[in-house]
Amino acid sequence: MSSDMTVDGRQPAGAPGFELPVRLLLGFRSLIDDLHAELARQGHPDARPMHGFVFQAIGPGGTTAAELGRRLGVSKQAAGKTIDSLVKLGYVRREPDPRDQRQKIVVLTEHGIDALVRSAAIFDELRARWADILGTERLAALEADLRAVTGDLVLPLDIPGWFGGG
Amino acid sequence: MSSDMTVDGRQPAGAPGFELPVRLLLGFRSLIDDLHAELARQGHPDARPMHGFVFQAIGPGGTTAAELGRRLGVSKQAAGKTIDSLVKLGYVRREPDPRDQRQKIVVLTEHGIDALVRSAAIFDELRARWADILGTERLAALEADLRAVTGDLVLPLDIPGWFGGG
DNA sequence: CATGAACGACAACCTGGTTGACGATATAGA
DNA sequence: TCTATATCGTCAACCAGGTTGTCGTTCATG
Repeated sequence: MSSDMTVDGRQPAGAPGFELPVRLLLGFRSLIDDLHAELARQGHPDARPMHGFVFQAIGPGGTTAAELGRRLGVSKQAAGKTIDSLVKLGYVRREPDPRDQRQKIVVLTEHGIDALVRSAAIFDELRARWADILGTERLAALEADLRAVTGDLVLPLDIPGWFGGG
Repeated sequence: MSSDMTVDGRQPAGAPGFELPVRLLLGFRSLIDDLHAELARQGHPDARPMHGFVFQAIGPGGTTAAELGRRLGVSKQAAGKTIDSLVKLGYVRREPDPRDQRQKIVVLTEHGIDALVRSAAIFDELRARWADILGTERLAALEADLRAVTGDLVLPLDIPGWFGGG
């Protein structure tokens, strides 16, 4: 717990190790909170943090519930429930697939596309705000370093269960 | 969505804005996943990502349920439920407060303290692993930059509800 | 043409969050 | 001193999102 310990012969730790995850989560959270504050102002008060990831996973051509579940790392049933709620909010629509009558294709509505486009613009603006604080080069270094440590990991979307319970 | 756009006259964006939150979350998640993989090996297979934050919030002297809820940004009822599950897992214990019979003081058990101490050591080790990849200075810069953009924000623990639903 | 696999949906259940209500206790004021 | 007011912890009801298991339908394959 003390901040002046050394770690198996390497340099002094400098910062305690537990600060890193907290700052990463805090950074994520502040970006997402800012995004949704702005999104609410621009006609999307119902959007939730989850939705952006789901929209990305659906993609421009649409997908099926089972495929969406696979991309998000959750069960097809969970994906189905998420789709239900997005349908209720008017962000997506289920269309029958004429070539395979078992499956339905989930596509973004105009409202959903609008949210996606606005989100991209807002994220660019928020990134620019970070660039104003850190400088362009430091921000690029931060992104590069995060890429270096996270590699090509994919982001599972099972956050609630992952975080809390078994 | 294209990565060569410019943002209102500033430098070329370089990276699309939505990569930043994804990488931040990915970094957080990989640290926490590594922590819990190691924690499970060291006798704490039941520990969940949430618990570490709760342990920190309880602190060495213990707290009450209502105060814990305030620190974590959730209701006292939610804090009470979390305490219940922690008691069941043997991480904390409720003690009566002789000076105020309304409240009970929640304190870490030996098992809980063990988890906290081991977590701190593992986090230091994980940070050292990042330092091996990025270099000590780049890592320090990354931490400093995250501090600069997140400031003295406090981390609310209402993750499940925050992320997904109303 | 029969078999096996995949889709979407339904049901039951777990966790963790919320609000509202309640008895018990502490505290401040008339 | 007696009486409001506020806080603590708990209980109950509810919601969101996750899980597994099951099932009828439909496609694909041998």
